[in-house]
Amino acid sequence: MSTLFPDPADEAESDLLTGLNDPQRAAVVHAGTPLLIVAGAGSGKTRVLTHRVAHLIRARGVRPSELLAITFTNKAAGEMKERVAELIGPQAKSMWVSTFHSACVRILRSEADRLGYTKSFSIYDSADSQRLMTMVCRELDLDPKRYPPRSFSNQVSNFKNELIDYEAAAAQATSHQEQTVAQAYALYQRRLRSANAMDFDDLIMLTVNLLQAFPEVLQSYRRRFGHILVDEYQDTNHAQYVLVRELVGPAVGPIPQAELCVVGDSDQSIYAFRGATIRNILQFEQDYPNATTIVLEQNYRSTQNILSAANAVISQNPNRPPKTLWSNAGAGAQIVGYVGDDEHDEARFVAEEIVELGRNEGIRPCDVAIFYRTNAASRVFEEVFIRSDMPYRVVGGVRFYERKEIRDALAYLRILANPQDEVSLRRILNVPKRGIGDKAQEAVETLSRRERITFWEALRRCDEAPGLATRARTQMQAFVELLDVLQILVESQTPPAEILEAVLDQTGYLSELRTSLDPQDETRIENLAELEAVAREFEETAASNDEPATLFEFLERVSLVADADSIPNGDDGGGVVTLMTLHTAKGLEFPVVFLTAMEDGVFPHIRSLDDPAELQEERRLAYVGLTRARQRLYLSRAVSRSTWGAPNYNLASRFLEEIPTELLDWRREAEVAHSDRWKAVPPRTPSVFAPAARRSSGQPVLDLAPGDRVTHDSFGLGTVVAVSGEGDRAQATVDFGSTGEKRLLLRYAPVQKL
DNA sequence: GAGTGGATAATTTTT
DNA sequence: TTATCCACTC
Repeated sequence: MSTLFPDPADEAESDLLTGLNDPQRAAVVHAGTPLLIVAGAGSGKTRVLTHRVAHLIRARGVRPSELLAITFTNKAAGEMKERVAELIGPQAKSMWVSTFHSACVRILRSEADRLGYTKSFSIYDSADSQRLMTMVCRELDLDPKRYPPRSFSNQVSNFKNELIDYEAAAAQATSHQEQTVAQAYALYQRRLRSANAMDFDDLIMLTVNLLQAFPEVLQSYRRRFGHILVDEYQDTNHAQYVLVRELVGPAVGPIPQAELCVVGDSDQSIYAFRGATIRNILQFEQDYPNATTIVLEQNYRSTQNILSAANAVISQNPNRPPKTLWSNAGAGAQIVGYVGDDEHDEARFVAEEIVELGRNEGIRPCDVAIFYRTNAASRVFEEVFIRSDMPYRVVGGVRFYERKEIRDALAYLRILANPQDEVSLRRILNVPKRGIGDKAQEAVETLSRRERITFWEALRRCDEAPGLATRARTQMQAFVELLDVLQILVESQTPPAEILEAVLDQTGYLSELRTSLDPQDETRIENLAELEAVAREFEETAASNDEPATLFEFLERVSLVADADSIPNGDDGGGVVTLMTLHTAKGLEFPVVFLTAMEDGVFPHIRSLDDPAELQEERRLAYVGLTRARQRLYLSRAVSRSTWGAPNYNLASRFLEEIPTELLDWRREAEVAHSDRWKAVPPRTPSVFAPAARRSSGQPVLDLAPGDRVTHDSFGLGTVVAVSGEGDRAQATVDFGSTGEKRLLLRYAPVQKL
């Protein structure tokens, strides 16, 4: 193996390899044939990839522009670029490091016309595509009960991931249901085309189609990219696999096969639900017969106890290429277990433990992460953290870009960039209210169908629309005129933040929010301000990198960001505790990790219990979660957990039982099993954090006095102004600041004393 | 065409 | 428990 190593006299070279172990070095300097790096969690995958990129450029003389590195998130791409720049200097700027989707958008932008699109195409996320699918299903007169658009959307997405076009889908359909799906697929695709829009799956599929249909385009990319690197290869789907295969290609004339290097861990494949297939990594050696495989099993992240637990869990998965992680970081602390009475108790334990860790071991909030299976689980932690003044940040959940006002604002921007974008156009046609309701929209739609023109063109010619009320028509004309005026800003390359400002101002969107009485609208204004800040920041970063920052680029950026892209780095002061789902946690690491809600039915999720394949994916998810921890790992569950108001009693997660007992230190265990667990009653002694007295009579009513601080489930923080009445009729007048003063019946009001 | 209220459904996971 | 949809009224 030592022959793989470069001459130690080459100083630049040894510099690049500093700190790498033998297999890692081998992976970095390996030249020639396709290379598969099978790497366990925490084995320095990204580091190896980064060093390989630097090595290619500096030691092997590859020009940075000949490189295409594909990462899983934009954040990972940014970090790789940064680290490579540290190793080799500013020339790193000209290499292509991006996600699959960003790379495809870039290719599609420059070749869009070949596919019948214009460069300014819109990118539809899953919410947009579902909206469009709903429109399609309505057009096909499908009963939404029997044919839910959501399921159609998923099936179409699966087809695209498999590179099956609608004709092929129709050809292979046997049942009536399948034919209906194929029909919807065809219409959906037509509507996307006429809206000059692509959905997420199109980005990959159309790129593949493009490269396959136009050999000269493929050749130009193949000539350019002599090296292709793919991170997280286990999470690629079929379309992405084909894309890579096309770009690597066999040697053709003067163009050699590209040097391919992929990194992955089949144990960390957690995106099968979205089409990812482990096949790609398991069969790499068949796909590329001259491939070399290098296995990295040493883990540099976690203590041995944590790894042993992770190994024990993942080894329960059958048919897995055996791989055992090891560490020389020492055994480390035992894994701490905790069984809470309910989810509030569990969250309280987590919060208290974080405080303790800070006091005793100097752990800062930003060193701590809390993971859960579903986004909804973040709520109880937020409640407890707010009450105990613990700084935190939720990654994901109701995501920033999914908020109504943000989507509205972006819909306006998209319309300006691409007026054919029907989904966005219909979203904001009557927002803010312009008196253009369903009736009026129908009239325009009829016109558009009759004249075979797009919705936008029909809107322009709305005076021809049959049966359109005069008032609606005037409003529509005003709307078209407004967009025409705003369009001028786009044509003159006005920076996106300024366009956004003009949109919010001239459409009256902002003033409607300002005059609104709904307290939620205040937050909406703040969110829009935040969006403007995002736009400004985007302009600045682009300017410092000498990249264009027009509206198109901004929209593209906004469409393709992932949640993981916004995770704080935490170098500012103590930072904040990070809360996220297990999926979002992939690729990250934290000194302290809390894995919560370890209950059968929650994690593994109830919908995976009867399918062995899905259960295995849940187990890999557990493996991902466990291996995020560097030093300390906490596993917790709750005896009772309330979903939709009703308490559920869940058994311990099977994953907990797969961990050898000697690795675990149970701080608090479940009481001895009840003779009949289904009759188990909620804990008698409500913790301080349990909700205050509710409808159940006999419970003491909250004892409040003027001056007390309280929180209300919907009004937030408030101060008690006055109290009156006794027992069931006790009332309090509470000042909730901007929401105003409210009189509350304490027996029923969802308030807690602070 | 817009606002109200009651019934009803919903929670996997996301580039 | 909350969010969304639909029917009904103004």
